[in-house]
Amino acid sequence: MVKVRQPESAETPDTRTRIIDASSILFRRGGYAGTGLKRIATDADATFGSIYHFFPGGKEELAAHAIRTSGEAYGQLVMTLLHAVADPLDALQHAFQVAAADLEDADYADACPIAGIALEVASSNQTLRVATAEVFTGWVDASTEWFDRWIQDPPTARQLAQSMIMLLEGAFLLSRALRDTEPVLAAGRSMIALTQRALAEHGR
Amino acid sequence: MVKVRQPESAETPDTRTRIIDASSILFRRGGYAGTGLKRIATDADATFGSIYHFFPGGKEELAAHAIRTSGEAYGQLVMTLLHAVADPLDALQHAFQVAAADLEDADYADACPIAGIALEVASSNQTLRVATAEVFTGWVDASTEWFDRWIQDPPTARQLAQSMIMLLEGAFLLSRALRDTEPVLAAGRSMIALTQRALAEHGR
DNA sequence: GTCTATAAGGTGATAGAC
DNA sequence: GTCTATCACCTTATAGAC
Repeated sequence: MVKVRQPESAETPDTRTRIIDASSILFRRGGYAGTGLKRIATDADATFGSIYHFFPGGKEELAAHAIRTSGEAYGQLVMTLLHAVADPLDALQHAFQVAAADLEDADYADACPIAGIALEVASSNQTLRVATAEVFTGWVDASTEWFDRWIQDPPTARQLAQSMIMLLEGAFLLSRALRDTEPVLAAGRSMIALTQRALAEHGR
Repeated sequence: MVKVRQPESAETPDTRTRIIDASSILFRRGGYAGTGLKRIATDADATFGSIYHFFPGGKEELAAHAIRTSGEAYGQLVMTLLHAVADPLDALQHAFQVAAADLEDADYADACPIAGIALEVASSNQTLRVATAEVFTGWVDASTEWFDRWIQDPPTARQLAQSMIMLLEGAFLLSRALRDTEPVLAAGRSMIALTQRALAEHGR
């Protein structure tokens, strides 16, 4: 990984970055309507006016940046997990097991950074809906590339990628509601079964 | 299906029922924090005071009833869809195709009645989190019974049931964000592949 | 059971001093 | 760029008349 520009100090990010980071966490936990700008300012160690200085479009513009930033970071995290293991079946098992362990460690608070807000804005805010759609599309595309390494048939690779994202999102939903890692682990087993079948039929 | 008690008139439900029905729709579309009690009263053709008359616990108590009522109704709808077709693979294809068509007809607004609120309250409201957890558990149990009809191995039947709910929820999330039925249809194909594999290994 | 008024506090947003 | 004061509005909740 190559970083072109590095912020002056890794210890203290600038105000704009702190605002985006704080709002990403708060939107993920409390949703869009449930998160106030005052709380964001407090958590980001910024003043209320700073938010409107950096994001003249107000709450909506800030949320769009938070969705894109946290969504991209989360996608890279998942892809890093998959690329960490050579065998595809082992990689999938590793990824879902790490997801389950992380979820439990975070006391079932932090899973997907944009799923909640995506459902919340899907029918009420076109700007933010498009932001979430672009993040999901990026995840599916990156995952499809990974499956393409093992699967010869492109439509099959794409369907596996979509199914992985959907199983993961559905599993996070159930695991968070039940406060139990079983759904995430079951999703991992199903994803492996699905991939085994595809490898047998369309493996390289 | 047997109905024990019928309300006096099917045309005009009582105030309490109208409040629950209206809030179910509004919570599904706007989330918990995003839906105001005044709007609920307006949509239910009820006065503001009626809400606190029937639900002294206020918004939280009302939301708990809305989650359980709409969750149970949606579960029965899905199970009715599955039981409508004799062959299990055909039944799954039918269920996912109907889900995709309904989603498009509703302009991608109405999918799962509790997914959004479940993510919203998972880490902030224990009472409502438990309500969503009980709904999900009911869905998984009912689906497991259905898979048990064709799968001899109980753990396999349960994992298929969990995966069906997770794929459906993940597909709704992606389809609503992208305003495209493709994810729901892809989820249906994956669910059929998963079931085919299980039937080959553990079929009755 | 229905309805209205009001309380007490939070919301997003803006203006303008420093 | 930072900070504070303020606006108009909306929120949940309660009290009490009818």
